[in-house]
Amino acid sequence: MDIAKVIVDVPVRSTDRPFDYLIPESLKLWIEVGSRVAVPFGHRTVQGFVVSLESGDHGTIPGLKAIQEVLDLLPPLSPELVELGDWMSQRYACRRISALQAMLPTALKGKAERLISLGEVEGTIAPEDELFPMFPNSDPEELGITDFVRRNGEVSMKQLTRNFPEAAETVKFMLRRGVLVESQSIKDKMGKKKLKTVELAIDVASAREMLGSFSGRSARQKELLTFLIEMEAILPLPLKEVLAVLQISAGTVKALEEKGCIEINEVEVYRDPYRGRDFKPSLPLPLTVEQEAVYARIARTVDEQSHEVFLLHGVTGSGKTEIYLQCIQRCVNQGRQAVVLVPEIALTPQMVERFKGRFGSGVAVMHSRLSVGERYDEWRKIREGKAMVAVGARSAVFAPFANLGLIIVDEEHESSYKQEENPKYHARDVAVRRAEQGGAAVILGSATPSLESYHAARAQSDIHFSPVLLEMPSRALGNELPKVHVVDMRDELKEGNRSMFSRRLHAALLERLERKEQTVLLLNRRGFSTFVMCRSCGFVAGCPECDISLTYHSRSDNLRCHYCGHAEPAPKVCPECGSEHIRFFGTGTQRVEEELGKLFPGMRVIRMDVDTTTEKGSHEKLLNLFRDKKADVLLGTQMVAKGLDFPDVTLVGVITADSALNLPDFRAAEKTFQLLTQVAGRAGRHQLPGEVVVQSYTPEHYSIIHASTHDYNSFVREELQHRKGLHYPPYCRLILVTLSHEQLPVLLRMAENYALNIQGKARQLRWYGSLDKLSTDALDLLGPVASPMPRLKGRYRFQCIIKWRGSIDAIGLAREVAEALEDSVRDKDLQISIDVDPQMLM
DNA sequence: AGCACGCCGACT
DNA sequence: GTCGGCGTGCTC
Repeated sequence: MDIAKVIVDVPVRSTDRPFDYLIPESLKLWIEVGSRVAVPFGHRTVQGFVVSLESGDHGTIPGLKAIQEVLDLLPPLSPELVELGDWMSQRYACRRISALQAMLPTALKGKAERLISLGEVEGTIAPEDELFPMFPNSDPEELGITDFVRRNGEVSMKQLTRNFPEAAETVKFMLRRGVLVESQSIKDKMGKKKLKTVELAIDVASAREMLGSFSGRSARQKELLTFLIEMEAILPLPLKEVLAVLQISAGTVKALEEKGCIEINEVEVYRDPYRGRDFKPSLPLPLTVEQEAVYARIARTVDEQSHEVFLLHGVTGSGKTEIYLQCIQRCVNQGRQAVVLVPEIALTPQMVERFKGRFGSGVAVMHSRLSVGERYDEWRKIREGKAMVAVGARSAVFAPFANLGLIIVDEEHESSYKQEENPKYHARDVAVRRAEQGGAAVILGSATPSLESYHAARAQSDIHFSPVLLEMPSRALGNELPKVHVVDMRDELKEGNRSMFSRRLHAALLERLERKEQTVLLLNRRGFSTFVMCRSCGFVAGCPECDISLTYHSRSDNLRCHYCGHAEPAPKVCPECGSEHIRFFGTGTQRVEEELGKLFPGMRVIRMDVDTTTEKGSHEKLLNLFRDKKADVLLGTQMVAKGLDFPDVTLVGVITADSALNLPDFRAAEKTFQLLTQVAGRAGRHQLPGEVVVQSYTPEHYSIIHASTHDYNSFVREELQHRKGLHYPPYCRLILVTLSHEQLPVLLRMAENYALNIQGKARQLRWYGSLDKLSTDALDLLGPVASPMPRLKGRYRFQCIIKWRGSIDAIGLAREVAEALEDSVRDKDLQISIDVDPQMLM
């Protein structure tokens, strides 16, 4: 009998390995590497993925169970993707199942459902049954349970309890007698995102009454019920929050639910479908000499069907997208497919239109705002060979193409390619790996390549990969890059200008209004959010759970925590000292908008930020309004910096260029340079010449100086020097290890322990040594220190940073030590998270 | 993650 | 005694 090795959907360490199952004769033809199956596991049925097949003479292994069901007509994963998952689990220190699940649309995350059908035993069970004299008060026939089951064939446990709420005992009884039998099968959650909520199932009075009936041994349940009664006004509450607040387990809640005094519901968090429309067909544009050279070089590799990575460094407006399109065409003509990765915020309708226009319905779009069902449909279009090109964010790197020839990573430097949740993968690095595996070409495109990629190309270092550098230093339409003026805001203040607009920007705005040209205003709000402070006593409103300051939202007039979502009404007087001098500080887009209205009466402003783009399609709507010249100014956060192309924009203003510079992150300068360069590229892209005004409190900073002269090379030279001196990437790699626990003293001990263990082990292996020394293999440990977010959702957080280089297995070490620590202290409250090549150190 | 098994502490 | 909560360990 043949055997399948299956990774089961139980994301814990002890099950993070393949389990063996027999393949029943009837399923033999359906089961391949990559198949999604239902298997019996312990006392229940779980979903799993077949990762290898063995034709076994060892069919004699005792106790092997058989695969129960194959869940798809076509395997959702290819052997290549299974292998890629294996690589990911090592590279990113994640569970194998998490890596595999990350490759699939959420619709395919099936869970077991308990099904009830009629059993062998027939007939009515008389109340006086001698085996079970404690028969429930109702007759199953009378209730119509058997009829109901007979009519429906198989019914879910849920349906049954919904239709016969009183009959729980009866059903249990019938199951024991074999009148009914239970089975489990995997049901896809094709549905929408679901959120579990808790509320009272009975009125407050009877709930209070109920409290009295709790004995001392169910203290936790009592606690929960008391809490819910207190919170009665704002029920239902999200289950997760309740668990976190009370520090109780899901089991406690479940127990109370079974007692019937509370209710757990699932609420659908619905997202609207993306509408397909008609797209103007577009033909290949003639290439400039510069473009032609680049295209020819890439085309050669595509024609050879070999693996090679290109780093395409082209200034804003140099026509990178046209190169992409023509390379894709070349690839598709050979019958191979292509994937285009685009940062989430740049995945604009403009972008989609361009691809759909060229390749028509052969384009699948993987948009994060698609509903679960529609994302599933786009995904199926790819797997079933109905699409040749996939355009999408991060996860599109897993598009299930059979014969992938080309992967393009646009805006390669974008940090949004790094997934912040498990598995913490970087789509660019996964793309390179996948291409390597399948003999595909990769184009990493950017006007401001990441230092990692650029250094790898220049030094041909082997930290990640060694791309071929291709440069496009001039704009395709032959126009100049816009002139950038840097304004020192300290001088403005000195000369009595207390406004948030410098005189230069003010004048430039007026000029555009007169000439009926458009302006893009960027406010990099990060690290500069609107917090609340009392001017009398210095009180700052902070989140009770996360120890960070709360942000004021004027629309709802409340204060919110950006990390955990905690919200409270905005205070009218200081809660500490009662003073009325409580003020909202910082500059948000809302305030700039107000200010613009005051200074430029009649100016039409479109504000684009998280607050105005939450509704479906609002992003697109706002951009269309701007394009149709229904507004003079587009004001926004980072999202106005990427990929927009409006012919009448001749002015770009950056309100405060340096707010990102002050972040405690070694990439701060790089981020600032990138943002300034990107946003400057929005101006003067067509006939009209562009101008950029950058306001700054530190205009002497090299990232601002070099951005103002569009001088990437000088910036990189200087930045690389800094990085080298401080031993930061690209001169080494980082692993961020974050430990969290609800009790600070325990956490401190654990973190110290972790650090010591890493150092000890690394010394044994002769890896531990300062990066200063010349050795190729080196590992250093920073910390433990409190995380930049020292407390999150009621848990304290400490972190260690491992710096390393060479061919040593630092990732394996980080993981090994974490697991050993988790084992030695059997404290389930300890959580250790490992982030390999982190993008954010904060 | 579930789910069973088994220990232990409170209530009849 | 016995009921039921909560900790421990296992899942091909």
